[in-house]
Amino acid sequence: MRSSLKDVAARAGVSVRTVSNVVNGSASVSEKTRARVQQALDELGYRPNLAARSLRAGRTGLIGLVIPEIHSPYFGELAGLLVEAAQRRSWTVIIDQTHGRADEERRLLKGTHAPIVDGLIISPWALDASELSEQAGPTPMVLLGERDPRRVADHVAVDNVLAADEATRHLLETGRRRIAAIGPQPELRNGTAEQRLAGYRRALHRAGLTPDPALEVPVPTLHRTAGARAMEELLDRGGPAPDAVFAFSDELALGIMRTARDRGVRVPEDLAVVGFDDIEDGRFSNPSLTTVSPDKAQIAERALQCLADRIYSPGGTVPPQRITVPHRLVVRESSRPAGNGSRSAAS
Amino acid sequence: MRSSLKDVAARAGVSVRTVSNVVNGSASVSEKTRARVQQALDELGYRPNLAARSLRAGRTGLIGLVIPEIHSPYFGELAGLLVEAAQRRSWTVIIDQTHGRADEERRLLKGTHAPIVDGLIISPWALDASELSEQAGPTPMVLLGERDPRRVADHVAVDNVLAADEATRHLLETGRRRIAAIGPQPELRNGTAEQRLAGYRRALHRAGLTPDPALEVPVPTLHRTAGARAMEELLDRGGPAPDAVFAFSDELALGIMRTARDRGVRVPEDLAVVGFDDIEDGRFSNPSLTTVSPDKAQIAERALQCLADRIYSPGGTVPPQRITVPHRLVVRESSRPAGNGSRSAAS
DNA sequence: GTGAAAGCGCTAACAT
DNA sequence: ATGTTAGCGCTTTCAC
Repeated sequence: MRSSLKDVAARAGVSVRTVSNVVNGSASVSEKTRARVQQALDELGYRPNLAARSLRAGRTGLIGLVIPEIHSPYFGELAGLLVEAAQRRSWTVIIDQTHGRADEERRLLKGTHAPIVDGLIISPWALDASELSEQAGPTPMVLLGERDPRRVADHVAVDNVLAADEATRHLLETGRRRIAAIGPQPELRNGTAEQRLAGYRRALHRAGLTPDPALEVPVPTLHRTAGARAMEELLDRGGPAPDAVFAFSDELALGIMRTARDRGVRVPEDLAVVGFDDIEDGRFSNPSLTTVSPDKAQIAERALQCLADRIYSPGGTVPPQRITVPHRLVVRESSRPAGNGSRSAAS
Repeated sequence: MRSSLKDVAARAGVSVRTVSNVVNGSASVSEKTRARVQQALDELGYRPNLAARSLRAGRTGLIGLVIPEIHSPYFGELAGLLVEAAQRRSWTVIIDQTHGRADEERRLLKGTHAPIVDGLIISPWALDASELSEQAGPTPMVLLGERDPRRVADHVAVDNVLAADEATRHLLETGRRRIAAIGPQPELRNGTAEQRLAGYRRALHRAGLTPDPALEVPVPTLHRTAGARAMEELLDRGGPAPDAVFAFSDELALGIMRTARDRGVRVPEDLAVVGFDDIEDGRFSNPSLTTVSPDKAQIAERALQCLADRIYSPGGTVPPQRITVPHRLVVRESSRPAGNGSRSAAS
């Protein structure tokens, strides 16, 4: 059995109050008693009971993170950064996966962990902002990658329209003209895909081109297989082939490159490819992948900052924050102008 | 403020005892009171306070998962599976990262979360079995991918020697003779790399070949960059080039293929490559990667089973379990015999 | 079938 | 500077 404050107090011949003070440094204790208590503490290997502490404090020190999938490269990386940012604030993270399903998102918001966490960070997929806010109780919440037009909660995201615009412009600048957009997700409610599509179209318009609906290929998920399949579809359709693709995620892009290879389409010579997320695989893929790189560390940091603000100022009436984090376009082999086959190592 | 049992009891005009019974179905309650209580429960949107429950029960319902990195493809996938297996048992998982550092492993075992979790699943990297058992307190613990010669705790792993043997034999069967092993980690204490090396050597011996120390290349980590660098080293050394590589992880293998490509070495024609872990990237890489595929779902399931056994039978004297989960060799493009350039989709 | 009350381990208000 | 104690919300023993 683990020893409690009472045990330590008995051993040191003092009251629990004093032991508590020593443990927390909350009041002044004479040097002599402190030493005696400390010794008892060590001898008994005292560890505070977190449940009791939480019960008293009304806080658990736990933060819920709700994402589609832990093992997705993008969310995995983000989760790792969030865990570390949380650690710096003495918080512990609980990760839940929704697999992009609306019912799971609902369940996780209301049910399973809602009562136990002090705050929630959620990357919504199937639910839109208004439903999110209905589902969530009074628990402070931060939305990731969600535009949230109604401003129901804090949210942290890159400027998806701008980023997609830049990616598309980059392809235009390397001389591409029939640029496909693979990644719209009509069934998705979180708005991200829409914004990327808007940015893509904006860039085309600016270049005097008219977006061709046949080049906008929707996908059911952002996984590699979905990208591979969408690319097959695009190639099988007949009509003039695209000379570039802007994929709404790196995973899609990797699937697209896989299909290109299977069909004898050379990347980047016949087809330039740009992705989104800057996952590690893209740095080592063949060819390496040009991509939009969001500042993930900053996403993690800012999200936790938002949560901290709300948790520590309970009655606060701070309006929902809308935070935009920086991104940059990382140009690699998959979009290099033909004939410029650089062999540099991954960057 | 969230409502408590007491609030509900007051509203329903019964005692807390009765409300508790309704919530937990723990004793028989008359149909009439049950209905009244249920109504009060709904009206107040009652949610049990987990901290209080834990304090009473002496359990938190939390399981700690200690892995090198969440965003590693292998551990990410495993973590996802563990989270789901835990969910099925009404447990919640807390994930911590060690980055493969000994001090972090120690800290996480003793310190931060040890007092709060009911059990610990750890994939040790820098600590060996005996130190692990010293560090951990009385908390039930399961080791992943660790041979644990001293049998200090339950552990779940594939048969690494056998798996490495099979991978090497596969390369021998496709006619390769100078097979390199990239992945030994002398600084690692968990034994995994050693076992894979042993299996590799055993296969060579069986084929009548003598392992060439120059073909065994140690690495500092199992990441892609480490693989890329090790391959560069191997090629720069001069001497006869290898015609195959057995990499101790898929990530290493992907890095190796990257270097091969940069150096104009064709895979699989000039160099066959086999990895370990069966991560998703390997299915979509170019060429797709032959690999040893551990049954990850079963690893997760069995690990939780071990924990459940110990947590629910506290005084139990069950000796530490040693569980071996199945694996299989998945042959893809990177090791196809030269001249058999199948273009089939990823499998 | 239901109520009263003790107690899990901790913190903090109140006392000395 | 330190002791005493109420009470956080819950489960459960004991009593009726």
